[in-house]
Order: sequence, then structure tokens, then C-alpha cells
Amino acid sequence: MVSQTANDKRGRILDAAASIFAQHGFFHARVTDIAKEAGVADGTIYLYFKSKDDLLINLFEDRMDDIIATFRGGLGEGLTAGQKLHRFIELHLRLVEEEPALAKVLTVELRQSSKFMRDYQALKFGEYLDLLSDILDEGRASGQFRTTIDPRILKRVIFGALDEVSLVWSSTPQQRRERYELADAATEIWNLCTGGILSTAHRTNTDIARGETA
Amino acid sequence: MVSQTANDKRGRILDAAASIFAQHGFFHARVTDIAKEAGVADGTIYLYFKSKDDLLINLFEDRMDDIIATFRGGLGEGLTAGQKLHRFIELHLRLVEEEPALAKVLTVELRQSSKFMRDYQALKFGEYLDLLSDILDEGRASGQFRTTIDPRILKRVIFGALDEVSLVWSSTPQQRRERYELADAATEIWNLCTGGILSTAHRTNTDIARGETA
Amino acid sequence: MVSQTANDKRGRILDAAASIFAQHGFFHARVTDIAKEAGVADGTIYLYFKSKDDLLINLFEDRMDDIIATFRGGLGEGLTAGQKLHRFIELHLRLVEEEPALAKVLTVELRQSSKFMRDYQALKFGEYLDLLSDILDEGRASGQFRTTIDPRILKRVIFGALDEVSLVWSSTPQQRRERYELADAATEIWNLCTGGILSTAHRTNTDIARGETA
Amino acid sequence: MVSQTANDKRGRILDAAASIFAQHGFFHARVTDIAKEAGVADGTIYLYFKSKDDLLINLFEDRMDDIIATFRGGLGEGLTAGQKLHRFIELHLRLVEEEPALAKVLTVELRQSSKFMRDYQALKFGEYLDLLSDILDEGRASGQFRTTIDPRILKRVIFGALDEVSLVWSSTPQQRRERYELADAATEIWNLCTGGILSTAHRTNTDIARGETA
DNA sequence: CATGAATGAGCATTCATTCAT
DNA sequence: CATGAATGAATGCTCATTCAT
Repeated sequence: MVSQTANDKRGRILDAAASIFAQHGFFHARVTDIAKEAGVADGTIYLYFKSKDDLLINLFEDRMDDIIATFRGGLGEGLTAGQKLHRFIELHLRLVEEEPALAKVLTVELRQSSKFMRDYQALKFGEYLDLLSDILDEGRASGQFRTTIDPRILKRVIFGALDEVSLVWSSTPQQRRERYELADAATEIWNLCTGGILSTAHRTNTDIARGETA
Repeated sequence: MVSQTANDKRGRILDAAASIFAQHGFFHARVTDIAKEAGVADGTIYLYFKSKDDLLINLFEDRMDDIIATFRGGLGEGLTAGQKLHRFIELHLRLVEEEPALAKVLTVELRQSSKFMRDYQALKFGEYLDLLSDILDEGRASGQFRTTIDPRILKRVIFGALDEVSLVWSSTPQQRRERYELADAATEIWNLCTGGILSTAHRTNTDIARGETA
Repeated sequence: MVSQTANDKRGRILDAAASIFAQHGFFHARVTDIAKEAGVADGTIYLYFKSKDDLLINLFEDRMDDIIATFRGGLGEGLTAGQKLHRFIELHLRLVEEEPALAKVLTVELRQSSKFMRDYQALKFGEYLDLLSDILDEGRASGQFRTTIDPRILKRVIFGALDEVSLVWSSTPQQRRERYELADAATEIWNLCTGGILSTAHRTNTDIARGETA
Repeated sequence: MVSQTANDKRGRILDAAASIFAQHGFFHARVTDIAKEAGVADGTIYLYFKSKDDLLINLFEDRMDDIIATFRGGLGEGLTAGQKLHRFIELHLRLVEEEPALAKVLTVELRQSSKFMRDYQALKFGEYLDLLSDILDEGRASGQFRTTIDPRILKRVIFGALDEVSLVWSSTPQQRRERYELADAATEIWNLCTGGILSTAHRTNTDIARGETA
């Protein structure tokens, strides 16, 4: 309910933090501005969060919980691994499109909290990445994906592709953003995954065309 | 020349900056520590650079000039687009391996300078990305790559994959880094580019296997 | 009555304040910690006391009332002035020993409240000191003490001696406190009062051995 | 030289700190006010001192060094222990009279720095007290003071007497201070030391008149 | 060119006090 | 009377930048 959000100080502070962090970056964001945006006193923030760093961590964890739940719902049973991968790409980019501020925080600002990079990279974020590697594992098991992929690495590769595309989009001033851009990126990534970039004529029969330059 | 580098204050400051930025992050890095590491006075830094931000920009531009020159040399004539792409991946990851501090700065810290993200993304960094899109254009023109790729987007996708893999590697404590990891990442990315992830059995004859989930 | 004390919020707050002030010092003591220790809400404290300063003042006055009453009882009729002085010293140091937290507050923390030093020094504290000057007056009147003493000053001198000795004792960590120490101090102060420090051989016949250094 | 003092930032900051601490108390003193009084920027203080606490510690140590040197000079050879004690009392009270602000800091504010009470009580302050116990030891050795005194305790007793008398004087508003007051205190303390408070008629022949009240 | 002492704006955080419930 | 969540003024300290030498 709307009214619930309106009275939920913790939630309002997190929303404000997302907005202010996205606008000014984590380091340039002033706690007092977050408070103002949230409509609370400066000190109130410290009733809910231990520090500015802690605020960022909590923002991340809260949002990631939502995101992961949404993704889990969207990647339900009855889909092939390929379909799930397609859906994952779509969901990731749709999220970026719908919540650019949040996307910017997750993409850019999070890297600046030393505490985060040290302690949290493996937790919520790992959980998110595991959604991806689970799909890859599943596809490999079902025979849809080639057996030579390494999901531990490939999840990073695909995430990196999504992340960079998202970063560029969310860092682009709104006026210059074009709606189709992210959709195009989705197509591009999906095509890369399914067929690579070689033209049919140049595909070798071997599964993996290695050593071309060796 | 060696002596030039040794006495070149500007160069020593940039080296020091790379080291300190990598260790503490851009915002937590103190100008006075950079000065100490470079063996110059605090004020001297401001004879060569306008500000701390400017120092980061210049570090980026200087290093990128070297990197771009190195890449241009390594991507000489006589190679197919595919071979060049393979080489590009190799060069990028080798650079990360050889200069992890620099890599960390370019991957992580650079994103924190608002000035950088606003004004410079398009310049040196664009030049670097253009090395990649040039290869893609060339492959498309020569028929080696399928015509449906969009080099403007695909360069971001491939760069994102490389960048994420690099970030993880350079953020991993040295003890836990294993030498093969980056080589494996190179293989994974290269395989993705050449053949995608589908097993041979699941490849359709159409160039692009779209709409699977639609 | 026990039940009164047990339920008396005011009393519990004062007890808690004494404890917290003694542990952390007046300025570092947090009102919220006093509330916690007293088992009341933060706001409740302000139903009984106007401010943190006021809490200190009231703590002082309350305790001093008890102390003064106890002293008056202990210094009953039938004692010579000398005996009363001896008893006073004993009572003061015994109080310190039995309530070190209170002693610390009275000795150290009280000096920090500007309001206290300005407005209250003359009241309850003066009453306490007057117990001492009354003894001195009495001794002078009865001929037991020499007529040349100035009770207005000497009360400060004796109090200062007691206070310093108490301060050292109550500031010493419990492990290193030795029980006899305060008893020894009592002896030392008492001996000083009765006979000074000169050996018998060096005592002159004149009442006051002044001008020795002049 | 005056000019030396004028340019000695460290010295000016210490002087300002003494003044501001004396006026407002350690906790209510603002660093920015000390800076203003010293004619330096806020940050400059932190070039010379680690923290506000450290400033107080350094103020204490610096002044105590001077004071101890002065006392050592004033207690030169050729004086009996009794004369030295007389001189010590005189010097202590003269110091208080000449530098009331400093005296107030040393007497009152110092007790508020937890760091001080914990770590420094034994050092410079112990050195000062040792001046006193040395005199007492000497007097006992020479036979001038009775052998039953315990210099470890008596030094505290005498210091406490001096300190209390000083505290009262320096806390009294200037208008109400009367010049002779400290001189009278000196007499009072000196008389107490030399002869105690008993009138000649009441002195027993035994060295120590104990057990009077037992 | 080089220095580094000095600057002072800037900000996260604390905590005594209030007041709606 | 009692609560304790909320307040917001207050301040010690940092550090990029300057400038007299």
C-alpha cells in the first residue's frame, strides 16, 4: 500500500538514498540531503542504519532481495535453459530501464564502498549471479548448451556484458537515451549467446574454433 | 629513456597515483600520500595537475595512449578479423594481469570521477572501444562475421565481459588469484564469440535463433 | 521503606546516574544509559529532572543530605573537638570506601558542571564544610585547638587533604586498591592535625614556628 | 623574546587552549574558539596536536615542565627540609595567583580527560608530587621531621590541601578575590605542618597523639 | 620549478531533549 | 505518569588546495 510506504521511515530513507546516491555518487552524497529527501531528520537515519556505508549496504541487500525474488518468479518451471537465459537478459535490462537510479547505484556506486567490495561481493550479489550459473548448469545438463562452457566464468562474462550495457544506458542523460537501445542490447547479447558472431559460412564443424590465431 | 622516467616528476606522480588509487580507491586516496610515494612535495602535484580529479583523468589518458598504441601494434595487418578479436581479448587480459593496479584504477576508480564519466567517456575510452568496433566492422565487411551484428553495441558487450572478468580478478587478493583464471576467461569469451553457447545439436540453420521464448 | 525505594523512579534514576557518572564521567555519560540502568524510558528522566545538569545537582544534594545527617549523628555530643575531628576524618574516608562510585562523582564529576560550581558550591557543600569548621570553632573555643587557626581556611585545607586522598583511592583500579590504604591516610591526616610533622626535638616553644625561611 | 612567542604557533595554541579551557571548561571549549584565540586556522591545531585531548595533555606537560624547573630552582641547596616545605607551599600558591587560568586547568579540567587520568597521572604529575615527597624524605632523614610520617601519603595530603585552596581561589570571581587570601592559606597550611592544630597545653609528650577517640 | 606549512570549507555522527501516543 | 521514536543543533576532524619562501 502507498500509505505503508509513506510511513515506513526505513523504506523512505532507502528510496531517498537510492535517488541521492544515483544523482551525486556515493561519496558526494550528503547524509543531510538524503534525510531531506526522505523527509526525516538527519539523526533519524542513524536509528535505522549504522553509518552511511551501512545505508549503501542495506540498500543493496534490500533491493537485491526484491530483484532475486522477481527473477525467481520470472524464471519459473517449464522453460528450457535457453528460454530462461533469454528471460534473464530481458529481466535484467528491463529492471535497468524501470529503475535507472537503482541500476546506477548497483552498477557504479556500490563498487566504492570498500566494505562492500570486501565483505558483501560474495553474498547477495553471488546469489544473483548464481541465478545465471544455475541456468547455465541446467542447459549444460540438458544438452542444450555445449558441455565445454564453464558456468563459473561464463556467468561473469554474461553479467559483465549486461552490466556495461546498463552502465552506459543509465549514465546517458535522459534526453539522449533512446528507448530501443536496451532492447537492441538484449538482442545483441542473446544472439551472441546463441550463435556467436561468426557468419554461417565461417563456422567450423568443430564445436569450438580455437587456436585460430595461435 | 630511463633517466627521463626517473627524473620525470610528472611520470612519478602518475605512477604513484596509480598505486595509491588502486590501494585505497580514488576517494580514500590522499594527495599527500601520492606525493610521498612520488617523492615530491604536495604542492608539486599541482604544478602538473589541476586537481585530484585531473590527476585521475591524466593517469587514464596517459595509460590509455600507451595501451592503444600497444594494441594497434598487436593488431597489425595480415590478420583476419577473427584473429584480431582473439588477439584483442588476449591483450586486454594480459594487460590486466601485468598491471593489476592500473587495471583496478581503470575498472573501478574511474567510474567515480563525475567529471570523467561526464566528459571523457567519449574520448580516449571511446578510442579504445573503437579498436574493438573496427574489428567488428572489418569482420562484418569481410563476411567473416554475420551481418546482423551491431558493432556499436557489441563492442560494449565484449568490453563489459572483459571488464567484469578483470574486475573480479584484480579485486581478488593476490594469494587467491590463480594464474590460469584469466586464460580460462579468455577461452570462455572467445568461445562465446565464435560459437555461442548452444551445443551443435541445438543450433538452428537460421542465422539468428530468435523468438525461442517469445 | 524498601518498597518505596524499589518503586521510586526518582531514586532509581539517581542511583543509576551515580553509577554511570562514576563509570564514564559526567560528560561522557549518556542519558539513555542512565535510563537503561534505571529501567525507565529516556523521557521519564525528564519528568523528574530538568536536565542532565539538574540530575547531577540533585544527585549531589540528595546524597549530601544523607551524608550530612549521618555525620551529624556520628558527631554527637559528649565528644571533644579533637575526637570529633578524628571521627570526621574516619567518616569521610569510610564513606569513600563504602561508596566509591558516589565518592568519585562528588570528587571529580561535580567539578565539571559549570552550573554547579557557580551556584551550588555555597549550599549543600558549604553545609558539609561547616560541619568541619564547627568542630574547629568548638576546639578553639574550648582551648583544645590553638587560637591562631582560621577555621574558614583550615576547613578547606583538611577537606582538600581528605578529597585528594579519596580521589586517588577511588581512581585506582579495584585490583590495586589495598584496604589499609585509606586507614593509613586517616592516620596520616590525623597525625598531621594533632602534631604536625616536626619531630619533638625540632619543635619550638612558640605556638607557631613562622619565619623559618624568611 | 616577544616575537618568538608571536610566531610560535604551537605556543600560541597552547596559550589559547589554557585560556579557553579555563573560561569554558574542557568539554565546552570549542576547538574553533581556541584556533580563533590563537590566530590560526582550525586545521592548524591538528598539525601540532593529534586531538583536543592531546592538546590538553600537551598543555599540561609543557606547563608542568616549566613549573617543575621553577620549583627545582627555588628549592636549591642550603635550605633545611622545613624551609623547603615552606618554600614549596609559597611557590605553589604564588603560581596559582600569577596564572589563575593555568591553575584552573590543572586543578579542574585535567581531571576530565579520561586519557589523562588513566595514563598520565603517574608521569609529570608524579614528578611534581615527588618534589614534595623528596622534601619529606629529606626532613625525615635529617631528623627534622618525625620518622613516623609516610611521605607517599603525606605528599598527597599536602598537595590536596594546596589544591583545594587553589581551586576555591581560582574559581572565585576576580572581584571577590582578596589578595591576602592565598597568603593566609599558606600560613594556615604551614602552621598545620609545623605544629598541628592543638594548643600547646593539649599537646601530649608522645610523638603521636593517637587513639584519642578510640 | 619546488616546497610544505597553513588554510578553512565541509560533513558524518552524536545525543540531550521533546512530544505524540 | 510513562514511553521511546524522532529531532536537529552542535562540533571535532579531514584533506584538497594555496602561496610565501
